Amino acid sequence: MPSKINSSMIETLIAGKTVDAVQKLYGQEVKPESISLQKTRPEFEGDLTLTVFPLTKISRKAPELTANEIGNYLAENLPEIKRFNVIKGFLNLVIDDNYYLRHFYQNLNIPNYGYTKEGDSKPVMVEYSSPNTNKPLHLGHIRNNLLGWSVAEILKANGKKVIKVNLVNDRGIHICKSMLAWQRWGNGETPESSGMKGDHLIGKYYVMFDQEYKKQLAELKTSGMSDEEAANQAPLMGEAREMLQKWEKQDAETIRLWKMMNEWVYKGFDETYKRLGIDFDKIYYESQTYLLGKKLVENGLKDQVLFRKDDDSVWADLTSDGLDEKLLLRSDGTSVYMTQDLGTAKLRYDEFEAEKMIYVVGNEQNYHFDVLKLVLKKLGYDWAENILHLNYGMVELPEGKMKSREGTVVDADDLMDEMYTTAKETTEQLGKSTDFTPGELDHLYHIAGLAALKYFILKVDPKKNMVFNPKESIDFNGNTGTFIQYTYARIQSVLRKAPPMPQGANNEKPVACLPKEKELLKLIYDFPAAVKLAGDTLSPAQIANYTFDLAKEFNQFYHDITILQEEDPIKKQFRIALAKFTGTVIKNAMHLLGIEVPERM
RNA sequence: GGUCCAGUAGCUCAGCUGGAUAGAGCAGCAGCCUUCUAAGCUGCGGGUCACAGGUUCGAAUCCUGUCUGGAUCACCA
Repeated sequence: MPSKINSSMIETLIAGKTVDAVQKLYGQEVKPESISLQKTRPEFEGDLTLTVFPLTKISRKAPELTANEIGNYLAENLPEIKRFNVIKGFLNLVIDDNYYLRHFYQNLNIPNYGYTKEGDSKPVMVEYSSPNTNKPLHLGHIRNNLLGWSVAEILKANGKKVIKVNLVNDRGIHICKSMLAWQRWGNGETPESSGMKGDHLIGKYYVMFDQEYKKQLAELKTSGMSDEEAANQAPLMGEAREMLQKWEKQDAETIRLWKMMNEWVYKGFDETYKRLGIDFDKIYYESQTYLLGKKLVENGLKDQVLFRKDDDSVWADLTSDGLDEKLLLRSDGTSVYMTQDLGTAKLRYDEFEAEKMIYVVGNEQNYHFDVLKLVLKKLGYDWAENILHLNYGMVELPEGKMKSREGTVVDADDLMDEMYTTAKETTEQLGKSTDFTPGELDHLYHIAGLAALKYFILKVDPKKNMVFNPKESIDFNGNTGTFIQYTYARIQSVLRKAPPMPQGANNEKPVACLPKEKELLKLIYDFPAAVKLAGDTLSPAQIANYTFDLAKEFNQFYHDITILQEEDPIKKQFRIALAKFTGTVIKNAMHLLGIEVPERM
């Protein structure tokens, strides 16, 4: 089925004229939005198809007749429509090649084609990544980072001012676990002394804590305790809780240890972000926002929108909204995840007054965001409406969820290493890049491997869970990032060999194009609409799928039709321009996915 | 148990604001490099769109129910 495009100019034009046609022919008012236009299926002649079934109620005539009447009206009143044919209730419209050609030459030399200039509306905030500082990044984080970064770029391309923010979860019981384990069993180990990346080193101690804690639980249970009793009384967990309290009381030694270990982690994260090609405009630290959150909670208590239980813990009652009671402060006074998120939201809103605050967070936290919005509203902040949880699906293994306990978590650094190696092996096998310098080769392996990885992740609808099979390496052929890169490199190769465009060549348009040429023209024409659709739906997958279609179409064109051997100079120049423009679109589209394109590969 | 999400080819995914005979890629098979990069192109095989009802001129798409899988309902984040 033909993919729907988000009303481009020509569609708006046709829909408008169709409204006129219905008015003239049948004397009734219809809304332009109700006009159903789609791309014509390839087996029929035409470019756009108007489905007239819904209009037959108004025309009170058979579908074919209605289609013909409207078709005649459009052909007479819209010079862009060259001819039409009718099959059942489908009105297939042939758009004049010149319409697309005009657009093509008008935009041919615009490097930012498809991007809208930044408007002066309020900014949009996009939060993504938001790692805990107790373990290294894994494949799930990669999806988060890529989605967040790409969505931000897509919004920019739609003319939005965007602020990319990261919220580092640098405090909480989870950090204390790593700290405790390091204190006990670390013997002063550092990234330098161990040769480990800081985030991996901390991760090691987090795992160690968990293992020891499990041992304690098992022992307590063999001595007759229930699960719950054991969990409450395991000494390690008690110590972790004590440490958290010390931390919140700003105990000097605890803070010192905390700072040191977090620094190790940040250094490790920075390396991974850099390699992934991800950046932020602003980084928030939970340790700096949770106090504001606590204050908000206290205010809520004063205003009696929150309540305190006998054990001193503080809660929000959300039962009237169909949810449960939600804990906001523990009985020992320390804060929880929700507490700091309240503070962070307030801080950000005060700082940017963003028209939208988009949180890129996994769908496992849907409930958290429902609660967050509700509590904020209870506290009297109407802007909570502007919070949008971009919830994406999990990355799963063929056998199910990744589990750190079973060691099935796919580490981000390892995966990027693998992609690099695969790119290297593939390139060497193909044996085409023999005249590259070592530096050029390194760069190629880097961007080719990353392209495969990024495209693999981003081509899937963010909302959906996706499957990654570690036993099969990510493909470089077919519907992949490297395929698209290859198409770009091919184009650049042609352009390097092409003669320079003569002066005034833009005025010499071909009279008519071949079908393959027209398909390319149409796809290029559609790019701005694809960017808009991706922006409206916050879905990089729209860009990925669009670009694949374009690359595939170009390769067919390239295969079937000669560019440089063409004897007619006008046709030859046109085809060179077509290749060039296709290259620009591929480059701009891939940029929105964070994928670099190579001049050669 | 409550709430939410998903189920499309052997595998990974498009298509889902209703439109024509449901599409790609991978994997399999068969072709195409003395011609602009074969990370490419062409062809073949492959489907009860989980199931059952309903709405409609028309349903993979909307509604209801069932089944299956997942998430969540923590003094974890």
